[in-house]
Amino acid sequence: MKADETRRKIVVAADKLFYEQGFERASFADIARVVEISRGNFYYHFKTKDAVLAAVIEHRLDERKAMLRRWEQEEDKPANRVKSFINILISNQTKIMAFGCPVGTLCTELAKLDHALKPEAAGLFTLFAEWLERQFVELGCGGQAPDLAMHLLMRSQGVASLANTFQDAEFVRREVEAMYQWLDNQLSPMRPI
Amino acid sequence: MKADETRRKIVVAADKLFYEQGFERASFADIARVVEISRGNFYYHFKTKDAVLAAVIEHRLDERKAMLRRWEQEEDKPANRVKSFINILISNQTKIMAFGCPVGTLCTELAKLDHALKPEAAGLFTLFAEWLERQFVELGCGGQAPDLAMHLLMRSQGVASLANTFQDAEFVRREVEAMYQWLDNQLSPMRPI
DNA sequence: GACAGATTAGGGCGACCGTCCTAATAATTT
DNA sequence: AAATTATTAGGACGGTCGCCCTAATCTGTC
Repeated sequence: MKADETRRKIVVAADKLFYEQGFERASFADIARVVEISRGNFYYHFKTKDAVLAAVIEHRLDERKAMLRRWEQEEDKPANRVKSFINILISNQTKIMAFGCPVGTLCTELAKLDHALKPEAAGLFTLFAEWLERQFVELGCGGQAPDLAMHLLMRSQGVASLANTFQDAEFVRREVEAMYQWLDNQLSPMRPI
Repeated sequence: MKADETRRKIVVAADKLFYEQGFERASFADIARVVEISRGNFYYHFKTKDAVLAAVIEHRLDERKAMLRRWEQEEDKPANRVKSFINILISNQTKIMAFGCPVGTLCTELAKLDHALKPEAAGLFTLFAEWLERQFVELGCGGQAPDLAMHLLMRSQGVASLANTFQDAEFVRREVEAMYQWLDNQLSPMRPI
């Protein structure tokens, strides 16, 4: 099954190009050039560009799920797991400054294109939102957990957006620090006396 | 000077289309159709698409400056002026849910296109950042004013991004409330005793 | 080594893109 | 009324797009 390997290469290349140039701008020709196959061959693996996009979204979902699983294994305490999430802004800082958040920018683009796969892309956000919610539940935030999860997601989106616009590393550092602080504040009022 | 009027119509139409469909997707043909002129005539007013973009950015700058001036006239207290800013998320909710933040999504798109006019688009953010900074200075936040301004800008971006993705009006309402709360918290510690 | 299926290469399709040119018309000036 | 300028219409250009087709080549089986 050589096809599986080629297909995988296509998805990986498309993932990168969709991120760096946007879905619409990245063309079949671009992807084929990276994978070093002919445009004709491309059609054997994917009939339409939307099919490539669907595969890319699924691939991203798999990667993110694996990442969340890793965080759960590496960190026992839910608070530290949440910090792992916040820390993406630091560890992926260079890419975020250059191309923004991979999830957010894709959702924004698909919204403007009024694309049929927008809900699938939004699923990437939902994945993080539900995972964060679970951590906050474990932290004893109860009914507030969904709101707290969305709030944190919102902040990471905002930081990514402005980091991309202003290329300001100091701003990112400051906001990450503020998010850690916020996290602590959410937990301390919960402690008995 | 009929040309001035036509040129203005083109800019207004392009502004709307760039916002709703994105800069790259919106074509000369699209704009010409809205303005009801021929594609050929278009070239008389703008030689290149980038020239249209530059005019649109300038137009947006003018509009925003006028809006900030209006807020300054309508609201005496700087705190209320900041609230006017926060309140855009409510007053423009429908459009934001459909197309995101006009400033943020343009900056994101131009970043991915590696477009020469990205700094000009970022100037729209800078306009708000400096205006907010001035309000915070007036509120006595001193050296913290720039950071507070960027923080607020960040939050409005994050809320716009997730509002666009999830179409959740309740989330927007909640986050706007939290921003009002945050604003109060920034000011109260400043009060003597 | 002949055969069958899997995979690839290459090019052609119509449509649209931004750009550019020229001829016709409208408006203004003389 | 003529001349000049400002504005418009319409189409042609080379290029790229997503998509589709067919012929060649590779791979493994009998």
